[in-house]
Amino acid sequence: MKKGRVTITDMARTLRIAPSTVSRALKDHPALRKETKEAVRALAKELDYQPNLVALSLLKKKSNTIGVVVPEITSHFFSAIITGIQDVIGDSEYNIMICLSNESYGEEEVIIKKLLKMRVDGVLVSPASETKNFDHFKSLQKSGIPVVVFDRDCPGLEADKVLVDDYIGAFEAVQYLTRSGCSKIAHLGGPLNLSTTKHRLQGYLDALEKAHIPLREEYVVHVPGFSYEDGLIPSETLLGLEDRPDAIFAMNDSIAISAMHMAKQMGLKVPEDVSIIGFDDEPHSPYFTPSLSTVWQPVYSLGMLSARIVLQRLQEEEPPRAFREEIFKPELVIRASSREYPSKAWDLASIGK
Amino acid sequence: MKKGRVTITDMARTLRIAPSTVSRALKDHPALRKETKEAVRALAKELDYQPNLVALSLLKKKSNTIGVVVPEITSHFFSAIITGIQDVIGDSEYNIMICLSNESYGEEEVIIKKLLKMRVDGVLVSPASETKNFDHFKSLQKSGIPVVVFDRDCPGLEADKVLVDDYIGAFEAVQYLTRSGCSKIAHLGGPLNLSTTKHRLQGYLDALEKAHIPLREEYVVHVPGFSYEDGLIPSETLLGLEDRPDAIFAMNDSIAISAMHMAKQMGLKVPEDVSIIGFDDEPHSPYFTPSLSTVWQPVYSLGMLSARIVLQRLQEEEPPRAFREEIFKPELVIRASSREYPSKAWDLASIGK
DNA sequence: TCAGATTGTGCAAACCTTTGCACTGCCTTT
DNA sequence: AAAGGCAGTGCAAAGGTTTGCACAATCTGA
Repeated sequence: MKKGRVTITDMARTLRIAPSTVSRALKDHPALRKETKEAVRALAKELDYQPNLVALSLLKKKSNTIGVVVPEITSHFFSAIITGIQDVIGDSEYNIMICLSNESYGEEEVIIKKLLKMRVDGVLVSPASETKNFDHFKSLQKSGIPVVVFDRDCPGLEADKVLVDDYIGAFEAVQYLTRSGCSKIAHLGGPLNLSTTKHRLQGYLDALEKAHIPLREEYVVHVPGFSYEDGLIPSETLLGLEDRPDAIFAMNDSIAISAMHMAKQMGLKVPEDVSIIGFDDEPHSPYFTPSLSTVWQPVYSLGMLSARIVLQRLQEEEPPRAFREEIFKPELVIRASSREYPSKAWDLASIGK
Repeated sequence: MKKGRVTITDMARTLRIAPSTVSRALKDHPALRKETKEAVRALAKELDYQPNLVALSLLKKKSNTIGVVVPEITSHFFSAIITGIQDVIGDSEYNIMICLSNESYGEEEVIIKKLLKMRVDGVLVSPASETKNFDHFKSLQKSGIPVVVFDRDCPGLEADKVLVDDYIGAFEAVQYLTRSGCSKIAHLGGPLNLSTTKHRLQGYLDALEKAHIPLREEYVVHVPGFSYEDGLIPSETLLGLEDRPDAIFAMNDSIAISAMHMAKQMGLKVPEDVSIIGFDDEPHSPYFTPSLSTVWQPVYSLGMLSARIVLQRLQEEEPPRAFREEIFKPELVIRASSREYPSKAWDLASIGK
């Protein structure tokens, strides 16, 4: 009773029939006599028989498991994506195996190797910020395991991808700032080998250029991490500049909040003295004071689509279709942490267009 | 190359030796000749051989997987606990399989059945808010699978438990409110069959009694869920009462924030007109305006200890030790959303003590 | 030179399930 | 009465790995 759970062979012995018959009875095989089936089913129920999925995996060479590799889950961003993934996978025959890389390339490599050994059927991955080399993902593909990359791109890796147009999100945010009359716009950016932060930076640069605002290098600072604490010193640096910025576009909401607090602490008013726009639109962002302007991303849909794509790959026949690249459009959400368009500037902008 | 990954038997065929020899060579068995080992290892490297963990699980009757069942992961609370669990399990030979019950008893039952079929070696669980019956957890135990309950208790279930003293957390929060001069203290509580909310309610009641404040039933409202939105209407009800409360103790930070916003929206000042204290101390809570007073819980440690206990169970010999019940003490964190002790009241309290 | 030890390798079973094929009775048909 | 068909069931292999035991070959010592 303790360790060894009841098997099909146990039941076969009890009923003095062959294991194969038991197996067929449980699957309602048409060739079997009604009495045999009933006897087996009764015994299975009595003993609370649970089929051994490990044995089945070995036999079918299919673990029915999909690996999901993410940098972390404490942010709302990734946990919401995972919820989207789970809501799709949960309706299928598959399970997900969530693995945390902690933004570390080394841990990510170890995870991929483990998933390979576990014979997962597919992998969804958002690479660690440290990751620059994608050979470990290629080794999955070489073994015939479909890989879907989500949110953070892996340039050079040929795979299905579900991304967000970070460029346009950043561009629109910064354009809003220029149009609302800000001219000294700073950027709190993230690690530069991350596609997302790179694209956000580019959006920032292009929006400045479009408004004919020359780039000032001291206005671009990169934060060491993604949390509130990581944003404090860079914010202080920025706001302590002799020629202080009148707007800050931050790479995510936590960093934006730390900039907002630092500004307040330095006696500056938000948005009168400095406009602030974040990125992600976390659930709490509307409830800060002032409420945070930010760029919303369709996190839940992103998770769902990634999951759907991998499921599709798993049931498709041999000649595989071309890789898909789906790009979601984020949306600028203007709240109270950024100055409104002065009506004049607004009119000019409209006419100018 | 595609589907069938390289096996030990493949390599044995290539090298014209027995699979068992290959197996032993890979594990550096002392009986083997150096040349044999080297040949095998070279080939394994060349073919990028990855041992099939599924086959091993079947053979060893051990999946090296620990199931983690939680209601959701989008809140910081559970995602931080999971991070703690992962940080401990990651150093062991085990993997975790995270499963989301969505606060649903039905889904939780399905999950447990699946974990049983997958032959997980242990399970960590925080039950859904709907769950009142724990037979599904008992069925795990009957199969010899150790179960560790964390955060939310399962009364009547004999298992290892890692909990938080919600009672004392609530008691101290409400006591702080009484001592700071509030006398009309309301409570925004959660689903009543959850041990955590039940204990928080009891702490609230006892703190009132200790301060000789009679309970007013209209001051206790239960919210339908755990999110900001769920708190809005109950907050409005409470703050719209003819005899308005001068303090609110909320069951978590999100609900506290919605109370705070509702108060502001109704023209009330926090904390001058109404003190607010939450529960959980989420990362953003210090950065609301006013910063939120709350009760901190050692989430990360809670996850780590739960994981350690299950690992210990998995390596312990037959006669199992008695179940452990570990209770962490939360800590009251006073910030700006609750009135300070007027020095007089403070003195009186000190003397009275 | 032969018994006995030592070294290196192979065989086969076990873990649990599914499934193609074969087999045993029995019934029907000619 | 013999042949053919069919219903019901069992056998055995396969999936990948480990491991106790057996076996062969070589070597040691008397």
